[in-house]
Amino acid sequence: MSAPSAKLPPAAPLLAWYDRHRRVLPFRSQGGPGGGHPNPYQVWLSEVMLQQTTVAAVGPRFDRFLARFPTVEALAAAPEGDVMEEWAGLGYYARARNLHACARLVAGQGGFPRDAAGLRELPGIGAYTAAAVAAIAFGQPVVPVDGNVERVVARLAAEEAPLPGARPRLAALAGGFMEDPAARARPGDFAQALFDLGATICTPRAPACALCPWRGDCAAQQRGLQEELPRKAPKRARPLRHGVHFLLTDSVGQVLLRRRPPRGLLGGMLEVPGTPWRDERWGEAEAQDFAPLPGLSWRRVPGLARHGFTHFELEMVLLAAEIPALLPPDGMEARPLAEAESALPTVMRRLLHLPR
DNA sequence: AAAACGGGGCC
DNA sequence: GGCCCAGTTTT
Repeated sequence: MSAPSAKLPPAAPLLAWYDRHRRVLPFRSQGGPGGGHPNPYQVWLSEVMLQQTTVAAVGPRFDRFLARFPTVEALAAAPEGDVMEEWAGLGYYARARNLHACARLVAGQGGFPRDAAGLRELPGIGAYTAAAVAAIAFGQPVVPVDGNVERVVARLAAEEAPLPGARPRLAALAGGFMEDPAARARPGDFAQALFDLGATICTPRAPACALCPWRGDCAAQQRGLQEELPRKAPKRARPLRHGVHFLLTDSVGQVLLRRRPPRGLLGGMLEVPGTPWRDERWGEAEAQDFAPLPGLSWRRVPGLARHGFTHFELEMVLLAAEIPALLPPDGMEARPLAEAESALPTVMRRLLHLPR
């Protein structure tokens, strides 16, 4: 373990700025000098929700989740299907499965591990979340490195190597802040101060350098590189895939749904039954082989439903049919349309929103 | 090291 | 339409 070579600015100006300008957020407790540590369950829950998810999206969902599962014991005791349903629409559903598994481990152990290394062992907790919970909930002297912190540190140090290759170096650099006694005295506030700086001042585009507590200490700003950093490696193109889905309803407004396999894409979520998603379009006849019931006369719903995933774009055709009474085949279930809407992931909601 | 894994908001 | 977001897991 060697000291980082680049010089970091002092922590004190950032903490002073944070004490005046910190954001008030639903999932954030009072903090500040002398403030106690927040509830570890709530910190952990918010950090998992915030993985690749914006603060604005998490706010209301955090409150709703907490109302339904107020403690880690309550979450551990809940059926996994209830947790998946509560998570519907938030994306990255592996988070919800790991959250539930983690809750069961933590409840069984009588509480969360109090340091980053112990937290890191739990499902769904990687380097970032382990450090965030350790710093914010337990006051451990570590620096969680998220996209905000990478950006801030890349600019402070004028790091020109592109992400994700530069990640280890930026993380080591960020860790150097804990050698400053001012940061070490308030690790949770320091972490959140970096988040707030990245979210409100040191933004991805058009950073407000004139308002930055570190404006005199930033190598990127001194060189006019603040808009260019951090650099990013080029991304792969997203292919277009195709599917055909079958909306089977009954005379009392129920719809037939299927539970997806527990792992992989949309793992454990409900879906409108359909064909696999593949590169080529489906012909009418071959798609019929995947209908949930044979021998029905399906009508084509006009239009196409589109949805973008991280790594591919999906174009879906919807076929509809109605029968008097649904008797769900093995692995499927019938749900009232309104209830199905809230339990389904967004890609499936798009099908229900096609004009019918 | 690279790919898989959602969804929404902003320009 | 591309970029970004309080990343983690699997291959």
